Amino acid sequence: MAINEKRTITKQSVDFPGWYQDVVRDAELAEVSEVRGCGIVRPYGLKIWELIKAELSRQLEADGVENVYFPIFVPLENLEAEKDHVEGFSPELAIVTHAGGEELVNKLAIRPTSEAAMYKTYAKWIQSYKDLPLRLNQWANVVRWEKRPRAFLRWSEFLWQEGHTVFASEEESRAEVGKMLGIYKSVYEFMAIPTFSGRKSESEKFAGAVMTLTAEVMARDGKAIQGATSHYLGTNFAKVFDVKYLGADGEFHFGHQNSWGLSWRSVGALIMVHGDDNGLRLPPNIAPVQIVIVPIYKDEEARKQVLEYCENIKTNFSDKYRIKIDARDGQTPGFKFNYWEVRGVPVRLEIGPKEASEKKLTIFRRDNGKKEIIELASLEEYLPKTMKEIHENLYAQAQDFSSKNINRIESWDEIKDQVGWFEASWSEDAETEKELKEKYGIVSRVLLTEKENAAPKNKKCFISGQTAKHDWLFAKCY
RNA sequence: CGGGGUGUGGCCCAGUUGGUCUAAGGCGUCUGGUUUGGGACCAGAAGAUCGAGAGUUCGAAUCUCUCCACCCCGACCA
Repeated sequence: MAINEKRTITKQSVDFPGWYQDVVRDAELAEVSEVRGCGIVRPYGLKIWELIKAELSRQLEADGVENVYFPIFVPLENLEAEKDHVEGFSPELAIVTHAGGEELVNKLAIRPTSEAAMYKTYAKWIQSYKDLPLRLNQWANVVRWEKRPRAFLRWSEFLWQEGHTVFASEEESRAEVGKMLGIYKSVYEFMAIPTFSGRKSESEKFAGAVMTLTAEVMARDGKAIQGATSHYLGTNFAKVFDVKYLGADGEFHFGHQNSWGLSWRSVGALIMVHGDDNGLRLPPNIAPVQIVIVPIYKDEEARKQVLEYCENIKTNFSDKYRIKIDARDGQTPGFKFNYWEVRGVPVRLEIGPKEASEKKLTIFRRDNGKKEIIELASLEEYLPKTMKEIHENLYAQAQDFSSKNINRIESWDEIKDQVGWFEASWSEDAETEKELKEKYGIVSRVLLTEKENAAPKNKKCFISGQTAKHDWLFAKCY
């Protein structure tokens, strides 16, 4: 490396995880902290999460879900109450053994998720069928001491929302599992990300759940990211925590429960779906800065003219867009162009004396790298149209990439050639999935909802040759 | 937990057959000046218990031992 060579982002094609880390750092989204596996999220990165959060919040509120907050600590005995649940989570628990200067008799777990924290209280709140449905959501941090952390996708501590609902009947409860997943899909669409949604296999479902629905996302290296999940818990937890109600029939019944969550892993998915070799590419909906104006001038006179022109534009559009003027002195336009491109700002306006005196603008689009010059007067019309186009273009690119990287395979021998995802007819036998994972590091990702009631294309399982049940999607994952 | 690697100013790092190392360079920062249409340049300045501890030695960033931390690959991952 030459002494003066500028630092560049690793190319995706060379080292995708390396590229990802470079983008996270160079776009100032986050950095590693001094605590193993925990990240420091910087203002720009957190703002993206907050914009995702705002959209989801809006939808949950519109749907009548109320927010609640429970403690970060969960009595360990509560967590241990549900057998599958504790088996799933105990390896990654952080446990508080000392507090207030003494050893605790009753150890406290830091919540890895809040089923065990909330449902004992739910049992108190629910007495009658009139108390149902109970639909609450919590925005919180949770801790899971994963062996292999990764920025945003798998940090030991992360922010998310977890919804916890109770219904009188299985029917209502199951209906909501799908409904919440639909909301998650729409939040991903808000980020211009297509998702593949449906049911998880028995071994991949949530620990303690009867059934898990997932929205899977394909990263640009062909791996899968679990974007959000929605679980039908049945009466598994209700029986443990005694969540029961007196029905109109005068009998006691256990409540049917769901839980559903989306975390800032979605920010990681966003980076991995839209990012390119120059850094981040953000869809306008969740771009902290949607429009950046770079003023260009040589002398003091031009500076004054150009800045005034820029300020006017900003004033006229700041009620509709998150807009920023990069008026830093001592930074060349070229530097600023690159600076904001790494950060994925969808639209850049370049304004110099030429534009200012001719009442024009040079517009650069981050999604396709194209520049054009337009009249100032047409900006009002141009912006909404362009923002929409950028969103649609990013979505279409992601859609196109995803569909090109899903192959149909019929036999075990074809697996070794797969780089992205593949679809195959599967027996759903746990042993075969284990074999697949051990040999190739590939797992079942999702049984698409539309395939749930369809006969498999091949009657025989691609692994075991036994009777296949459905056509599943398989992939390596983050 | 297995394999690999790295710890040196805020960041990236050179130096590791012991001795002009009184620790080099780049980025960034600060001062002044010239610049500004795709990552500007010149001059000057500040900033370092060389991960920690012990040891060997006349002398340790460099050698020995112990420990610690982090990163990457894998196993794990609702």
